[in-house]
Amino acid sequence: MDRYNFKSVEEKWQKFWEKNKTFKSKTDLSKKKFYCLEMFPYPSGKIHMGHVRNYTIGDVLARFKKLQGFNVLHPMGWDSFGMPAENAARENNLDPKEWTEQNISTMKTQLKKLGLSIDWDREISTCSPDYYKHQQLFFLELYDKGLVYRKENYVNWDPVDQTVLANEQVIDGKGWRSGVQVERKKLNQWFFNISKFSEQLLNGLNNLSEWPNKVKTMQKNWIGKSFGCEIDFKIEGDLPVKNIKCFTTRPDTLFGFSFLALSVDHPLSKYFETNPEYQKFKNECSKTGTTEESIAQAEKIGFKTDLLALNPMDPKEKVPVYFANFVLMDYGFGAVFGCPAHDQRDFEFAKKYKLNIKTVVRPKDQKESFEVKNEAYVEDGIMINSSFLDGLKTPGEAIEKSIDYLTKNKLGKKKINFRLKDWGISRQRYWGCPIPIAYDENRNIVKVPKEKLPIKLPEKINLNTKGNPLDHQKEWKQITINGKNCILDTDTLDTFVDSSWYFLRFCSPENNEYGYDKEDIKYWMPVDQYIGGVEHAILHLLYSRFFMRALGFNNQNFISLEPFQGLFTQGMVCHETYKDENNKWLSPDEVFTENGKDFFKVEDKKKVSVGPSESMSKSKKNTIDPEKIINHFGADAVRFFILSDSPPERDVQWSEQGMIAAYKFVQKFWLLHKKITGEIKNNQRKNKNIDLTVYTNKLIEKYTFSLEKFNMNVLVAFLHETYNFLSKEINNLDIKDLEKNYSKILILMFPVLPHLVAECLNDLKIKKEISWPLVEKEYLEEKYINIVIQINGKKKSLIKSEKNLDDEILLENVKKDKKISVFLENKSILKHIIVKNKLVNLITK
RNA sequence: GGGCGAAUGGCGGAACUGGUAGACGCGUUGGACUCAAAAUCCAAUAGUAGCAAUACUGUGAGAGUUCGAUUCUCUCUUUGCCCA
Repeated sequence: MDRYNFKSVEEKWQKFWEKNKTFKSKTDLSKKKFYCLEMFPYPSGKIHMGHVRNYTIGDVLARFKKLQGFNVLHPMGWDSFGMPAENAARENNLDPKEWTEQNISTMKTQLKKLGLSIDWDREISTCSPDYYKHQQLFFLELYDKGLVYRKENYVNWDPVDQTVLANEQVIDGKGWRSGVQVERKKLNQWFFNISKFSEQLLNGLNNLSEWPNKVKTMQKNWIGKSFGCEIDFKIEGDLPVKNIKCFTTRPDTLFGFSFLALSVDHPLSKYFETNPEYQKFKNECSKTGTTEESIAQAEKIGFKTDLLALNPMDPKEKVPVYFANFVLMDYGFGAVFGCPAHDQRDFEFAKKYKLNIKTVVRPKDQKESFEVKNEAYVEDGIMINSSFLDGLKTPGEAIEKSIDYLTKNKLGKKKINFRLKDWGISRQRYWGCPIPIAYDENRNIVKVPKEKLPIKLPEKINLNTKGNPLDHQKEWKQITINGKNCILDTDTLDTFVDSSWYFLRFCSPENNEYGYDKEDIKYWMPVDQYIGGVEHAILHLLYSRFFMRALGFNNQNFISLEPFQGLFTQGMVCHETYKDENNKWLSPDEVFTENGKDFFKVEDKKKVSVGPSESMSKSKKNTIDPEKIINHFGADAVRFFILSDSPPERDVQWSEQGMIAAYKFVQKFWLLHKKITGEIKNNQRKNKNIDLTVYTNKLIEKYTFSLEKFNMNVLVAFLHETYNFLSKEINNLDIKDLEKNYSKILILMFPVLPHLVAECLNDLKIKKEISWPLVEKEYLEEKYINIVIQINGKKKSLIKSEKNLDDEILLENVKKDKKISVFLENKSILKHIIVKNKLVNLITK
């Protein structure tokens, strides 16, 4: 019998699809659309198993929707700006553009080998000027709308490499490359005013019913809406400062007020700039990183001023004013009031500077004499030592009442605060989208006019310079605007900007005039199903949601504002980790096993220690190369396996055994197919004992249901089940019945195993366009059904019964059942519960 | 420390609104074929007792609601992710 040659078959169909442009999609208002999008990859070199999983899931859905008659848009592109290209180029003295293009070409070939139903005519690459010129125009539009602005802000600065570091490049407060303590440095940077939309971005989450709750919760926490109070503290001292504004969520604890802490960036700091002690302190502060986490971990230090702040609850009470390293200018007003008894950070600070610690909240089960000792009490409780607040529950009552008091006495007012900060988009990097802004001789901002766009990146430049490479491009920087000599901004845009609107570009990738076409996005948007890793749950998804709002701001022509109607976050692909006797990571290729438990090094047969299964990563060397696997087992088998072992939202364990099993399935299905076609051709058998029509209709129902729920692992189980059924019963099937249903079964398999099924259908000479089979309800009805019999809620027996039998007759039948009659001896039935066509429960005594 | 989720055989995992727990796959064991092995096929595979039919126990632990709980509620344990 001829083996199934996946290599030639897969190649044949991939060529066929490409030649016939099977997956080309066009705006067609007469058809219902389905926009299926997977997060586009960063072209890092080769595809990895995570891509295989992501794109297989997406492809199954896209092919399914197409069979259901939707006009499907399923595009692919490249998130091709970013640091890895720049780093690789720097290390190997290459051009980032060439490096990137090479990788794209490799990865595109690899993706094609998976047999994905992608409309490659819509391919885009964010590093192409054809793409980023539209982005530059968007930038200018947003600038005109007042949604982009420039301000000074702190960055992580590596003093050795003379460069800005992203937060994730700062490890334990040190630069990842230089290993030197990172400093805080102030730079002029561009910002998107995302915080303007805080409330909308938060409320918009309520409409995203097809998003996982987990992601919505994460975004909600990130936006961080808090209700609190703005307090105006009166100040006494030698400076011309009468008030300091401060935001707090805990105005109820004001009676425990013992110091006021200011950020070193607070406007008040200007009075201290000449003070050498203060300077020293400020330098000390600059050593702390800029992330919330690093600030939380750093030792709390302060600089005491001679100012005194008056407690608004009791002006006779005066407390010292400090500058402190843990206060951020971005949050509230850059000032916080310290209540050490009920905030751990304040507590540590007060201990260090020997400040008053007054307890104002007691736990419910403690007496009024309760006092905070070794750590702050931050839980809910009852107010004490707080005058008119005493006895009230906090939070809740006490907060409300304290805000009432402050408002009435014009000392403060209710205020809503958001944790979400504006999005800093300037990067001091080469390999990104240039910012279409220049500066004239007086450092005034000048927009680059539309006809001068795109501002293209200079090519083949020296990247081994200190600081920002574009800054060294003397000629490139020069630009004449309206007859004036200007200098271009030498920063580039954060690559998250690139991916914040690519889904719009896919709708009209060939529009040269503008980033998208109005009619196209009206038809295709929003993305019906977006699929990608949960690691983008916050930033990328939030930025995209912002970008839609920014484009739609003051724009009547724009579409509804949520970019992704459905979101699915898939889990990671994991593999065991191996280490040799020197604690060095080993790749799966470097080890072997005979019993599946003990592993040895291929090289010298030495024992290898096996670590836990972790997400595949280059650093732990526990990766499996998809291309090798595809070459070895075929695309269909790889698709089949990657879906089979775990639900898509969970992590999946790579398993060689599982992969082999998937391969075997493809092989043996082909043999079965040959047998079936042989039967259909030669046999006239009529046999109604086994009804394949009933089986098939049940299958269509549960299969479609599971597919819509994304339970892809269950689909695979159903396919195994169906194979087992067909191969066991093939000689008992009515040939007409088989002929009628077999093609339906094949179509169900098509999204998962497209090459194999295309070949089978071709073999059956099915030429007309195939479509997803519909359930014929009448065949779901079976005359006889199994009824479960329980006694006192426990299953005791099972009887075959006619459907919709009268309760009385059914009960008589149940009592006659052999096993049940034994149980009923010497017992009386107190009660019975009947679930129609399903179960009888007898309550006996 | 806070938020959200998860816990089912040796392993990955099924089980629609509470109604036959363990589908399907892997692994393991036995058998067939073979000089032998691989591949393939057949059978068994939650635990305990039993030759067996069968009985009892069983979805992290404990309680509760219910005729009936893997599913709902509460407490606890372990664990994962995110935020700090």
